[in-house]
Amino acid sequence: MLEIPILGLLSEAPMHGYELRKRLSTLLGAFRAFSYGSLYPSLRRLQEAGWIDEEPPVAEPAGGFGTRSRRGKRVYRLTAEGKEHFAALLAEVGPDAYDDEGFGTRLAFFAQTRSDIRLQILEGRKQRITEQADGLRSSLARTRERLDRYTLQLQEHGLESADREVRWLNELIETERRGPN
Amino acid sequence: MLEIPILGLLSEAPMHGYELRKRLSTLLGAFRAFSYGSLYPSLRRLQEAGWIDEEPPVAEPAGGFGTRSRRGKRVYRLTAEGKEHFAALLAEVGPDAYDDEGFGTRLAFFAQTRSDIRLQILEGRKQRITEQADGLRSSLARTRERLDRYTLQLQEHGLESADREVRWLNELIETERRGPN
DNA sequence: AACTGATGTATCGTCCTGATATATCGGCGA
DNA sequence: TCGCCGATATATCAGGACGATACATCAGTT
Repeated sequence: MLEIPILGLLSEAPMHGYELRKRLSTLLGAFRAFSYGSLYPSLRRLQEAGWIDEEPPVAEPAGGFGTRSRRGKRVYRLTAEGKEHFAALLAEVGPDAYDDEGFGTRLAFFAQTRSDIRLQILEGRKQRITEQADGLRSSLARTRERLDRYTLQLQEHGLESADREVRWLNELIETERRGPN
Repeated sequence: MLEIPILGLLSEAPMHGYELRKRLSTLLGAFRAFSYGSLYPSLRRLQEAGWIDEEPPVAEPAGGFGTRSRRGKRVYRLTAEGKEHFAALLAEVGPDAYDDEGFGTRLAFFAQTRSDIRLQILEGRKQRITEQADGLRSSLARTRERLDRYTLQLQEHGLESADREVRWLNELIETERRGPN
């Protein structure tokens, strides 16, 4: 779900759906694509759960100037419960924090995450990708000569990418260990 | 859909669902994950479309020895129409051949694809990733100093990955141009 | 005054994911 | 010989995501 990214962005400032989407696209870019077809239902679910609510429209009385709250624009903000819930989400680690999407969204809000949790997530992700790389490596060693040129290229590129990510994670982990500020 | 990978694997040999999934997992590994919940419905759709059909169960008459077709095992094979349809699929290029999933599945069957089509797909993919990288690069140039350490790392890693893929594609394109055999 | 492109909310059909249920096979130890 | 277990094998369901599309309004241009 879009739980973490939505709550995270709203924790910085109230915002409406369209803006939320723009920010999420640039924030997560490569890691996550999503559409209005998932954004608006998510907003409604989060609202039903009580984690976000809508800012009342500015009512725009006669002659009101300067108030640019366009009719139909729904501005969402984090509730107190939402704030708590978001903090709790950032403090828990599970297997879903290690897959592409979960890891990307968590990393995007690492600045608000406790250092020990950051470390756990990085280690878990590293283990996940390492396993993936080793699986590819051994499968490649077994079947290399049976593969055509293109399949081979595909697998080798995948393997190199995985290895590169492990190295990258190692750097992040080391930095984290050095200065858990 | 799983149209291309299923037809592609069945074009090599008849197979049942479980085996199909195993092969697909190792073949596409990083590029594509999928579950039985998508595999079996896909098989049924392809069967309804007439692209594949089921090998009749071996009937196992009295005393039959050696026939190890276990009851309940459904072996699928490509029909003549399916063979044609698969060839047609490999001969057409569209925007969906440039995204992660579409590109991965097509690359896996490049050995059976015409050289000019291969080149078109590689060029299209390259353009797609180049745009993505440039977008990231300019967004990064604009917002670099406003990003926290982790978001910055995330974006830079994404950018490097994209740049690396472009270089990889360039190699594939050059090889293809040199010897379109 | 009309056009155009960005802003903004919303829904629909089609499909996928993750979990779960069910059953059979082959091998192993008791 | 029997039962157990992990791998093999098919199938379905609830929840939800994606891509397309529809429909407005706003801001700037011509």
